[in-house]
Amino acid sequence: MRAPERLRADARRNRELIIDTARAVFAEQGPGATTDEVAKRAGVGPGTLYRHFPDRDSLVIGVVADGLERMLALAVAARAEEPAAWDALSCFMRGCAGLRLDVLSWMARPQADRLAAVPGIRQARATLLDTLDAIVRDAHAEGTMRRDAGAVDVLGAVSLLIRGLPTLPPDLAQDLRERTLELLLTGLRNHPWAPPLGPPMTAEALAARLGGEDFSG
Amino acid sequence: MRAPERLRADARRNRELIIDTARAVFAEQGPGATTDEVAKRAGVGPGTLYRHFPDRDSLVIGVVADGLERMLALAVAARAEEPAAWDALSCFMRGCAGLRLDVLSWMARPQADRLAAVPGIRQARATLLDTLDAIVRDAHAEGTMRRDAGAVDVLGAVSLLIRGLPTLPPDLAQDLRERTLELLLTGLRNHPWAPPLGPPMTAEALAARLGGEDFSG
DNA sequence: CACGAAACGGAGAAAATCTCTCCGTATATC
DNA sequence: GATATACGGAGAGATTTTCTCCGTTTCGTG
Repeated sequence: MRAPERLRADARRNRELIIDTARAVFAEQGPGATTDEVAKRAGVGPGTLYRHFPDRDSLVIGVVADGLERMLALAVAARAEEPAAWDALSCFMRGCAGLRLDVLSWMARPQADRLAAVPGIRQARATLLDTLDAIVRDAHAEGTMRRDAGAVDVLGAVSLLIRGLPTLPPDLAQDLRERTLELLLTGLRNHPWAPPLGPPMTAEALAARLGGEDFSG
Repeated sequence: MRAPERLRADARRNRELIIDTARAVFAEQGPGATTDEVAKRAGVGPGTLYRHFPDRDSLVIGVVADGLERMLALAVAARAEEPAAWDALSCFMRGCAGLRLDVLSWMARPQADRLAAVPGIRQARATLLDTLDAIVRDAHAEGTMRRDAGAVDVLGAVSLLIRGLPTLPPDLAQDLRERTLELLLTGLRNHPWAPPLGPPMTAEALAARLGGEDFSG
């Protein structure tokens, strides 16, 4: 993690491989999965893993940061590619469900401070919220999304949905998650009889309420 | 766990206390929480805990079984007390969100077999599904709930919702969970424009698909 | 009230597990 | 072809946790 800035090609490849594998292993085995298991599944030695991530926490942080960046990329892409804000919203939410970030919030909690200190994370989170806020505002303007739900409602719902149902066979869990997401999208839609929800939970409302605390997807 | 069947008063009290504490501790600290921590927080010695639950797994199973029974009780009570099926449904779902079963499915997974073998659990699960099915059928008949969502959709959604957002301050996490639940309830409502969801996920459909596997809330 | 049985508390043993290091070898880059 | 960079993997070391044991206390009953 020093000067060179420019990793050797195989090093960069391995780093990515390790993060991807770690995400999958954590999703499958839960927060107790070991670093050695991650290394084995990635097909690298423990030594390699530990050169990229000085300790276990760094690996967790790396996975969280990567996940957050993926969510952000998803949001940005959805906004850019979908002409209708509603489509961008549902596209983003569906995409998130595929990220397998299952237990990361549990693993991240003990390192919340360290996590928040990583500059990339703070910024990615802020940008993600801004992007979502923009999508949501557009959807409000479009008249497709109920006005009493805000960007944080979207993010909160997604955070709940991306978790797995580990006692279920994966394909069934997947179906159930997708169906639940569809129900949720219907609930987010702007229709006349939706019972009111109170003031929308926007990025601003969240900031006011948190005063600097953490939100890690 | 032998003959006496009739526990001494303090023993029964402690057993319940331990389960309740364990649920809270697991919800707060995640799956890694130790038995000693549970004992300490419950104000009993480790020895006491281990007389009630011969090993850690048994404790987890005990908590899961208890949680399932509470869900069942909730469903039965909701059905009995609410004249309208829709109200019973939302009452059940709201009640579940308060159970703090956060990480139990993660903890339970390694013991899925053992879990399924506990007679109380198999039966509670079956009864729960039946009860939900009845509520859902009534709600369909009532015209309040969309027909392409079934009892398993309800249970799946609840299973996703009861998880916490541990990196968030508890009260905010609570709000977010409640708001998401409301969105979901709106999505479950029977209204003309809801995009179709495919055939409803009923208890039967689940059984056909699982062929004996596990579903532990 | 007193007696027997059942349950409790807590110190600590024993084991199991995981993280992380070290160094000879292999591979990329120039 | 030379050099720096990265890799693999065996294993040490330390940390942690589970779970037991037994003297003490509490409950239930005659």
